[in-house]
Amino acid sequence: MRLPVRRAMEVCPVEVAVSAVGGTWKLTVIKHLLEGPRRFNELGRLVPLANTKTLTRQLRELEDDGLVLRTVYPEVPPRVEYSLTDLGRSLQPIVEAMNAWGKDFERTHAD
Amino acid sequence: MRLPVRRAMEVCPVEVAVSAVGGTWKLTVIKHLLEGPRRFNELGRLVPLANTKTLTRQLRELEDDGLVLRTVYPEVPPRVEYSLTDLGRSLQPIVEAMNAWGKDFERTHAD
DNA sequence: CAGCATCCGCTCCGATACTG
DNA sequence: CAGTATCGGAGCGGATGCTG
Repeated sequence: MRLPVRRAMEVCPVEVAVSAVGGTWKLTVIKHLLEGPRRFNELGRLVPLANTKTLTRQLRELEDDGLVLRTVYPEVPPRVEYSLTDLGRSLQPIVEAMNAWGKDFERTHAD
Repeated sequence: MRLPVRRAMEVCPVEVAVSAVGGTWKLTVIKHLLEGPRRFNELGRLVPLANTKTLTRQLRELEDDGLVLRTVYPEVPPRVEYSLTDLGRSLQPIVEAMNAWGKDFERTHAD
C-alpha cells in the first residue's frame, strides 16, 4: 500500500485521502487525537492491538504527511505528546462518517 | 491488514469501516459504482493502476462483505456487471467525505 | 517513558502469461 | 470479455529485547 500522493492524484481524489489515512489504526488514532493531545503509551492503550513498532511507524507517517504534530518535552522521564495539525483536524468529517457507518454496521449485524 | 470485522469491533467502529473499505482501490471502485453498474473491464479502465488480479480480489472481498453484487449474464462474449447493494450504497457519505478531502488537498497542495 | 533494533512470516500487489 | 495461474518482490505487522 501507501501509494505516493502524486500517483494517487492521477487516479482519484478518493485515493489521495486513502494514501493519507489508509494505514492500520491511523484513523482510530486520529479519532482519539480529535479529543485532544495524547502521549505515546496513552495511544497504545487506546488502540490495544497495535504494538509499539507499528504505532510508531503510523505516527511517523502521519507526522510526515503533516497531519500530526509531535512535541517532545525534555524531561525525565521523557514525555512526548501527539496532537493534530489543522490539516489533521480537517479529517474530522471522514472520521465521523466512518465511525457512524461502523456503529451502524455493528448494530444491524449484531451477534 | 484486513483485520477481521469481529476484532475490529473490539477496538473501534472506525476500524470496522476500515476493514470493509481499506483495500487499495476499493473506495474508488465504490465511488464509480455509485454512478451505476459497471462491467469488469470498465472498472479496470476507470482505475487505471489496478491490474486484473488485484481488481478481481478487491471485488471478491467487496462481494463477500455484502457491499457489491456480482451479476453474470450467460452470453458470448461473457458479461459480468458489478453493482452496489444497499449496504454498499450506505458508504456514500464516506466516499464523499474522502473525495472532498482529497480534492481540497490537491487544491491547497497544488504543484 | 518512548521509543529503536532485529528477526521473521505473511499478505499484498504488480507483471506476465494463459483460458473458457 | 472476464477472469485464473504463477512468480516474484516489497512492506506490513508481530514478538522480543534493548536504550537514553
